Amino acid sequence: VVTNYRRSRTKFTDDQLKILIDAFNQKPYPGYATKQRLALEINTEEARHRFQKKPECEEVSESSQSHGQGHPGKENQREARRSRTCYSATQLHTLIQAFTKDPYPGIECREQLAKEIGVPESRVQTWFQNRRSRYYTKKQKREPDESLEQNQGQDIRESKVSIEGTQNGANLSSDPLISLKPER
DNA sequence: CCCCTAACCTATTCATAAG
DNA sequence: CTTATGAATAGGTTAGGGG
Repeated sequence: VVTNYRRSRTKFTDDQLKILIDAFNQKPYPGYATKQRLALEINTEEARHRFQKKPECEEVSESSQSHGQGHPGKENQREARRSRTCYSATQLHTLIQAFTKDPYPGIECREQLAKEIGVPESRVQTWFQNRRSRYYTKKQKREPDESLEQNQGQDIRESKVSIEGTQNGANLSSDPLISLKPER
């Protein structure tokens, strides 16, 4: 059951660890650009030691990366984050459909979805996290009382429906179906 | 069998494109 | 401006794999 739900555990080499720790010490909150650079640095390092086991890296492609840092006054600003990903209606449809089947997709499923809609797997993971925290897990509103909670808060974690049932190619030309409002 | 810690998770907050 | 939602952070839990 489940089988390979997680990505296999990474074993960092001493050199990689050194690079990371060193980077952390001088910048505990690296921005997107720095993280990308570190990923490359670590990977080449790895490739140098081991032949090549995982050509798979991060998606360095992505759109451009032009950080126009131009704040003369503030010298110590937070580094830029990854630019916001904009999903098309089609991509969202695919994601939402997968979500209704399984809100907790394993690495295998996420990887496939990523490939299918053409974004890095990490974006798929983030999407699911956001989706769960906003439309799945019961959200506590600011009101102290008054908002009644109906049952529903349990057994959310073991929906183990077999994925992979999707017959791809369906591609129905229908509405995006972005329903499921949280009511408020 | 146990320990370390990567991989995950939720909850909250920050940020930004769309309206 | 407000809304919707992607990205980052804090902090806790789960489980892979080496000793």
